[in-house]
Amino acid sequence: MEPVPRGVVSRLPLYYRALALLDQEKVPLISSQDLGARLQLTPAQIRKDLSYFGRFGKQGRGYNVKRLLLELRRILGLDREWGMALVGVGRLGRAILSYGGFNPQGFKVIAAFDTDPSQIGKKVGNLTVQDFSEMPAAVKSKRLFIGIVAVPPPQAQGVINQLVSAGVKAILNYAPGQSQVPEGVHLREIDPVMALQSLTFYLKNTQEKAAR
Amino acid sequence: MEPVPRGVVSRLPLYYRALALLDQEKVPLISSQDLGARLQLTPAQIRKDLSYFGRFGKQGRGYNVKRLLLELRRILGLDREWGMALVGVGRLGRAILSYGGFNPQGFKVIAAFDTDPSQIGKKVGNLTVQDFSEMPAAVKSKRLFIGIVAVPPPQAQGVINQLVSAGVKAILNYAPGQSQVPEGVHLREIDPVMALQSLTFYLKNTQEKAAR
DNA sequence: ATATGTGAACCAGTTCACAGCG
DNA sequence: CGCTGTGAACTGGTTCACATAT
Repeated sequence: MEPVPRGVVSRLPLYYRALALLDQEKVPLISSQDLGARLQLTPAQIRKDLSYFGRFGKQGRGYNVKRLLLELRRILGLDREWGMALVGVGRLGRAILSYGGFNPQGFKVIAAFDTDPSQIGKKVGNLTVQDFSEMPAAVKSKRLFIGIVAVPPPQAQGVINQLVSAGVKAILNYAPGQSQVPEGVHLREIDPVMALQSLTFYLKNTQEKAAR
Repeated sequence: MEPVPRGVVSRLPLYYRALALLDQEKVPLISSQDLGARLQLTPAQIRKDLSYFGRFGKQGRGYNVKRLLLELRRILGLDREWGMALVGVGRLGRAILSYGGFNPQGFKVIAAFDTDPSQIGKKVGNLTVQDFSEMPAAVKSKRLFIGIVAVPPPQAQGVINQLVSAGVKAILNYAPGQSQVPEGVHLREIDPVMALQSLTFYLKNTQEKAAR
């Protein structure tokens, strides 16, 4: 199989989300045309993206929503539950733990760690905060492949390194700052400040006009 | 001036962040080579990106960190404070309000809104939650150009529409789901679940190997 | 000697356009 | 007839390579 472009992979969850909504709305069939209109993408792009993985549509009709949803679930590896290890249970970490969006999608924080002795042993939700030194054993025994990093920026790289040595293959990093991961490990950064900073680039030009 | 590619704009905050760190480390000068090594980008890309905005380097030496930092601040419009309107003060909204990363970068939540009568009038941090119906007046009088959306997904599009009619030009959306904005308004989505879903695509293939 | 700035060459990813199937 | 799937054409963004400045 040819290597799938990075951009395709980042659009698949978008398709998945849109199709889940369509399914809820009891739409049985959708054309690349209509899906494209919803997502502001060209029909050709959607068809080409999906063609990397198979032939899921029916000519003259479009895509069966339930079928495509199932295929995407399989392609994205969402047909199982993913356990995750959270590192850092400060304000940010607690917000992540109480975030209701993970569980319904099959993502579950299985263990939470911190280095602060005053936190260790405390219950947060239905998890007990463990000492970070116990992380490698937990990651191995519970077969966790995803780590969530919610520690202060200066500690992030160290935590990431240790998660990786413990066997974690994917990291969701909430700590702003450029972090490195070795080949074969995947990293996503959640950084609202960076998002804002690229927004202001465009605002700066609009601003004067709006002020008049 | 030629239009700046989208990708360039999204890398500028990356440069900005790295340079701020270098400045803290008292590094006076950096070459595109060295900066590229830190950010895992090619030197050529960094030079080309910066060349859209001017000639900031010195041949034979590299870039003066302080100078470039200042230029980027100007380019990104970070040489002022940006007031923001937050909509939704549930769990997520409160987490955003207490997030310490915005203020040091010049982003400040100036007003917070909700439709839930039991929330209105309550103090959250040093802000008083206002009724969402007061949003347009506040956005106008306080010259807010950025809105943060932290309401449940089904309400997001409606809230976005009203923010836009009130004059907001940029939206940071924490509500998962495809939202539309008119031409000239900019939107960024913060969606950790989508980030995870594109990670599992890669994990799915690594997983079996790790299990052995 | 060293590292920038940039036109030119290259390449990946998007779009086109149409054959083929339902 | 409508819409998919896909090779081919195109586009624009990245990388190369070198003239230029210090």
